[in-house]
Amino acid sequence: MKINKLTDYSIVILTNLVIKNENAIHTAKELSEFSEIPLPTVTRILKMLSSEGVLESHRGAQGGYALSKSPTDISVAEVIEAMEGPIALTECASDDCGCEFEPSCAVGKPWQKINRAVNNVLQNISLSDMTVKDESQNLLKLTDIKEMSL
Amino acid sequence: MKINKLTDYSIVILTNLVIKNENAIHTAKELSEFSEIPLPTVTRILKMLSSEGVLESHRGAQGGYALSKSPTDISVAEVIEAMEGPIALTECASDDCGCEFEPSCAVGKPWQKINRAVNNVLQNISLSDMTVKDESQNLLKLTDIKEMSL
DNA sequence: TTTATATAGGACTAATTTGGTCCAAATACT
DNA sequence: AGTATTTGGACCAAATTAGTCCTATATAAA
Repeated sequence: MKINKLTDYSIVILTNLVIKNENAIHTAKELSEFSEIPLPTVTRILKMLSSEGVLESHRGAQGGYALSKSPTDISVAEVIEAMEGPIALTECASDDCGCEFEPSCAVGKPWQKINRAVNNVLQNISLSDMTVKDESQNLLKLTDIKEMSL
Repeated sequence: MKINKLTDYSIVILTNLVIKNENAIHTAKELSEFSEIPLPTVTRILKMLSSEGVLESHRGAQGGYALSKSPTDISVAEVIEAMEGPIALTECASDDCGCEFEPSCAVGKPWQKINRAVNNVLQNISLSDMTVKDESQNLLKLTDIKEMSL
């Protein structure tokens, strides 16, 4: 029930990138210093994020990484999926898990609904939302939640 | 972003226990056979669940495990917490994470809200809900969701 | 065209977490 | 009391995850 440490880092790095300058290109070194996370680790994370399309990479001098789109359009769910694959609390989260026990499995459908609900929560938070430090601002509004398909 | 295999198993075992007879005492062996999960693993899980108060254990001949309360009163969140501690997507999920970066940390508050939302989803599903196989039944109703404190 | 800069990709090691096994302690029944 | 039964707790093995390093490739500027 925890996200990977690297995934956690990736959110921190991306949030910092947004805070610093969401339109500029940033080097791994720069983001490492800003986030206070060791360079080799930051490097690894940025590679994953760019290969998954969250970031765009620019090689060579003056190169670095930049967001592939506006931070308002990048959800936390998207980042988590880029780092660790589909969001699924259990193996049997897909509609058709295909495991040998499926016919006799006591659970299943309920898990799928839980997963969908968790997914929706994560999809409704954008990177820009993550930069908001003010406690009083509600990230999720009831209007959003009503649209969650459970 | 996945629950432990053991936690997954624990939900299956408990659901099976409810289906078989929610009031009776069941031995580890019995539950192992019914759930098609190896006995040593089932044993380990039942021990954890009973030490955390989800199950009551009865030693000796004719002993075994029984639910500590009605399955309608045992939430999935409760089971997950029994198996793997507080539900927290990140280390810094508590109000006061106390880590050295806290003052300068870019994220934080948003994570706490995400966690609270996920928690609420999980708290609104009971063990009895897990036994429902019918797709058409909605586990979470909008009235429940409105009460989620985000 | 050369050089400095920066990412891409992959291999490797260390650490942590998870999963599984075994033996000792407790209980109820005879 | 003795004995079969069943849980409790300590321990070990395996798998996953995190972190590091090295070489190749691409780009911009001198």
